[in-house]
Amino acid sequence: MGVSKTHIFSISQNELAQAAKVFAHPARIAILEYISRQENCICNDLVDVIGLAQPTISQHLNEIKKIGLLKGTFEGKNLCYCINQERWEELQQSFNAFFSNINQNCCQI
Amino acid sequence: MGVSKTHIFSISQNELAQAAKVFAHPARIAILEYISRQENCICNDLVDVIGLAQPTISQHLNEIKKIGLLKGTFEGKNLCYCINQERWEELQQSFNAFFSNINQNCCQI
DNA sequence: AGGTTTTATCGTAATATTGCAATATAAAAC
DNA sequence: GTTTTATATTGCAATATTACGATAAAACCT
Repeated sequence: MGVSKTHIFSISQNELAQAAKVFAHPARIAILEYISRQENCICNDLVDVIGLAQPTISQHLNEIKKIGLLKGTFEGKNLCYCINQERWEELQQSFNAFFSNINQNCCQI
Repeated sequence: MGVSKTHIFSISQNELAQAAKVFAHPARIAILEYISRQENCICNDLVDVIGLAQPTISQHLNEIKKIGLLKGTFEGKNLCYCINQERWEELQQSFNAFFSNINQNCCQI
């Protein structure tokens, strides 16, 4: 019935899926890539750069923020979003472990 | 209007997002983990192991298959799904590059 | 051929996601 | 204090995803 049955899966399976969901939209990939290229990220830039409406960008930023990937603070009048380094490396390790632990030779065809 | 504006993003951004989408459900994580543990994967096992209905499992397998992550063949009467090693490593590299290329120090707070 | 087992497809319901216009909020500038 | 600028929230429409019952298809076994 359209509801993800998250309760039947392990915590780590749900967490990895949750993180993957954030990367599962090109706008969020683009936003992360753009932020990483800037010294200071002003959100209004994103609207111009990405090409989506301001509320949509705000929504995407919120998704990224929800899994702890962004730190934000004010500097002058502009909100400055930054990538949370600790969290980023944590996720990098999770994905790397997932990719590395999969045995790719279940049956040789 | 609910349509992903994929055309305004780069091919690599869309491809990474597309791959992430496959990992964005705990059932598919669980399926991949289970397949990797088996010598031979019989789909009916998955229904018991994962705890979702057979059509749902079939649907999830199809999502995984669509990005080329599965090779399947028949052995006796049972379909044997295997992880496509080349594709797996390709995706591993894509994710690794994405994680590594992000500069995490856009502004120090 | 007829029955059994396994997987795929169809149809449909519930929920989630994506996107934006309109509006609200908050801080800076004047 | 009002205007400007930047971001967040609300409300809603379009589409996508998740899930499963019913059914079909394919292969095996008598």
